[in-house]
Amino acid sequence: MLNISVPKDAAHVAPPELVMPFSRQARSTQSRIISPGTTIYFEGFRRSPAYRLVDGCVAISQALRDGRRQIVDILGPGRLFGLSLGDSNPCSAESLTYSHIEQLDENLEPAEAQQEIHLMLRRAQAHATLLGRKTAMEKVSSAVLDLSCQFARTSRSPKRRRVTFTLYLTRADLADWLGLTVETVSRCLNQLKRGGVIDFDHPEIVTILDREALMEIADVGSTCRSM
Amino acid sequence: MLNISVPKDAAHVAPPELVMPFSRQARSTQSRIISPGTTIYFEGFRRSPAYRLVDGCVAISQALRDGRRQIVDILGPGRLFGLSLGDSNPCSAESLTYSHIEQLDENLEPAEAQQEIHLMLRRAQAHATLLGRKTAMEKVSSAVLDLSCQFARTSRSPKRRRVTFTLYLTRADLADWLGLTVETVSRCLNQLKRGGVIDFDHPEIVTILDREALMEIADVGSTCRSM
DNA sequence: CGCAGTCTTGAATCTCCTCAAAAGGCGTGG
DNA sequence: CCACGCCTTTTGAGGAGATTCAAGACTGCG
Repeated sequence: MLNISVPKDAAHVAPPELVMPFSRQARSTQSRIISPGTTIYFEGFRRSPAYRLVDGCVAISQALRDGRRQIVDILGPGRLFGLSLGDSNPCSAESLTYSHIEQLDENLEPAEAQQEIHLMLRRAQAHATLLGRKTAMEKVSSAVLDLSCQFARTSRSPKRRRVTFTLYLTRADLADWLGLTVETVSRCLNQLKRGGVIDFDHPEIVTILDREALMEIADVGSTCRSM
Repeated sequence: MLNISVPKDAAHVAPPELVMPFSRQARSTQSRIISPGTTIYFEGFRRSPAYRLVDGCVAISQALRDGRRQIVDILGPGRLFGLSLGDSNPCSAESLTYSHIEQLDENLEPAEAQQEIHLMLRRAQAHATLLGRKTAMEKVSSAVLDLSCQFARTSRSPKRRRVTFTLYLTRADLADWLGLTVETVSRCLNQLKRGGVIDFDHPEIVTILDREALMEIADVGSTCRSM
């Protein structure tokens, strides 16, 4: 008979600290600040309204039955989410830091929603390529580049190539995004640090020292290059 | 210094046997049959028109610079493709068998296009979860289930659970879709065969003997279950 | 100060990959 | 019709990259 083994970790079920959708009464744009770790909507539940992430960081994820989790996208300021059709949410959405979200009107600018869906798709496809075909080092390098674009502090020192950004994702989040384990993510980040490609004193404040090297390692294809 | 190693295989560059877009002259719906291995459009090139796959099988893929390839979706009859925005194709599209495609009018039923984009996104996200978090056996089982739905022969024997379908993908295509190698795909398929879950005499005609077992192994999550 | 959680690091293990070779299928040409 | 070459598939043996397990360091917080 078939004997299928399954990875061990896989047991952390997200605490369903659900955010209640805003009352349908008030028509005007509603916005609120949510704390880190808040589940904005949950995979499989009745479809939530759509939101705009004004500021902060949100992870879109799916889970397998045994708890293994895959983050399918990381959203930064300006991105829309919860735009899916159908009766139930295909993914969960969770804030990774204090985030300012704004509930979108049902009859939102359709062009904007369409643009966002196309962006989601392009990113999901690029991410599939990362997950299926890149090595751990390439994955981590790609992630650092992506996040540096989405979360770069405006105060990038002008002459230097240096860019510093806040890594709202923990090592565990990175692992769930990149299809790796916490340990592998940590090892890769520290290898990049030892190589002088990136730097960090606190684990969540990262500086890119050598963007060219990072792009080289990331093997950024024609598609992602434009992101 | 950093010493990054890269998987070895990664060298098969698709022969750019490009299909010319139909002349813009004729306005009416144009359709044609293309042979296996035809590249319908190529990643990075000027954006192609959109198509409907009337019959056959098409793979949507991306490549890394060194040739490693990731198939991001497999399309069966009825699906639309080439709907992306932007100046260039984010992916390549290639027929995996004789396929009947139909070029879509620029001003296509927008609702249908929107539906297709949403489907692509849902599938891409589910596939990301597969690529990032499933084992080889789970990946192969999921693939067999997915393909059996898209390509099931109508003549499924009514009483039995048995479903037979043509596997238009070679083992190499399956590998590029599932983020595995040819050998691993072959081993998994034969393990499923030995376990009495599937059967095949010719490598490309597959019969599902025990769909329940297959779903069990595939760990189909809430999202993919509906597909 | 001590606890809990995250991060880091090392050692052992395992899954999947790489390399190699043989088996099978299919078209071409003698 | 069979021989041959080419390609895909299968199978085995060995190896590498990532995981697992374990322990220690660091951080924030009550």
